[in-house]
Amino acid sequence: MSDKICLCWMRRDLRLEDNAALYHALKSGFPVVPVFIFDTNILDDLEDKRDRRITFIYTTLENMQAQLIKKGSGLDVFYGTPQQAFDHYLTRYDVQAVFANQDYEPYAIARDAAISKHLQEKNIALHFYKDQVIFEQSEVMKDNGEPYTVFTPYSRKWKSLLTNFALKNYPCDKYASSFFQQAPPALPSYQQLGFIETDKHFPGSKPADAIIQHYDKTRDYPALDQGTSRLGVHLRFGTISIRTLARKALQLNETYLNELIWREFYQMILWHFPKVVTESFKAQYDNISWRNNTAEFEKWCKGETGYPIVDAGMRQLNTTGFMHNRVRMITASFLTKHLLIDWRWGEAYFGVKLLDYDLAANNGGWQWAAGSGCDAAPYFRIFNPYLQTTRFDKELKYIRHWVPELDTLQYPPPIVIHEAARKRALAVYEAGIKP
DNA sequence: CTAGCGTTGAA
DNA sequence: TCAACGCTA
Repeated sequence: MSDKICLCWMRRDLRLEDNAALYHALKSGFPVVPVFIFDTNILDDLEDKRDRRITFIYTTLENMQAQLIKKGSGLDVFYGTPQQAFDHYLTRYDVQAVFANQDYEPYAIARDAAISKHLQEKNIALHFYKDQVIFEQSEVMKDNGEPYTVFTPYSRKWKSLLTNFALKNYPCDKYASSFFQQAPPALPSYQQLGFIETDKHFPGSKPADAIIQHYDKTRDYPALDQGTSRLGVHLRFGTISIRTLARKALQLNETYLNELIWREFYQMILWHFPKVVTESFKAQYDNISWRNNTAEFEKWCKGETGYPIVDAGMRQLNTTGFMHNRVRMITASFLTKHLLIDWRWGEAYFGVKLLDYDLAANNGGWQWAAGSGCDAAPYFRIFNPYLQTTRFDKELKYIRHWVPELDTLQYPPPIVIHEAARKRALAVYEAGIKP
């Protein structure tokens, strides 16, 4: 008979330190086999075979494997559906229990419910833990028990509930001897996964104190390399612990802490109002007559709108998988207001391109920009791309970096005239959302 | 014997 | 943060 073990099913928590599920697995009394599934339900939908996120995950798994080898253990990586993966693990090991961290997205909820049921039929418990947030969907509620829909009161309540204990690390290293001892199973190759390895120019996962310290003063300037922390991707895949980061934020910069709270705010909204995935939070915004001109959308995607700050942002996104947050707001405002293209189109494009793509944050950000979201920018706030440039990229440093042909004849004329487009947006929005 | 204190671990 | 635990005066 094979060895009695428990599985730690890693998903968006790809680290061996300060990991709730891993901590509980290690303390369960059964040797722990950490596993990761390259889920074909997700992978099959990725059209770009040079998807950077696959390289990011793959590189992270290799690092984890190396750390586990030092402990005489190994990570067991499977390629297929979660259902197939567990059928495989159950043949290979004598599985006593499965530990995982809670994942709150709609697909994840359905996946976990199915696997939970599947395992239950075989009398194997699947335990879930809170790990990727400080407070989950229903821990920060209004006094009347309803979810918040406005950020500021939510953030006040969030801060009032914060304790040192909520920020305490799970000391996994103390129990490192509880990993199952085995020769490390080989990772599937990129070829087996059906992807091509991309460049590995990823931001580091160590939060830089100096950046966080000055975040409120530097965050709006996209030309600054050290203006924002670029930790989004690490929060997305769990290569940094939210507790570690929130402790730093609390010590160093309240504006930065607020960004972490925005992240939990949008996760909370997605949980309580899952319709936002396909519909506007404010229903009347789905009556807006979007123009949805596909040729204009193409130009926006490629960064050929003739608006330098917009084009710079889109090109940064297309080449690096990252876009500075100030510019995310500008490009989103431009698409929804100047071009009157449905926010869902922009949301989907970011979803394909962003290395740090997260459903809740991306959806929240887009609905904020379109004005359709809870606590969104008012519909009549239309970013003036020229004014945004004067304010935040005065020297044109960011723009010239991404749009080197700016002053030549190659650079296209503006796709729309700002003032006319602004007036058109106001009229179309007003006609759409009128009661 | 027990009040008072520091340590520890919980999730 | 908070409660349980054990050490000690």
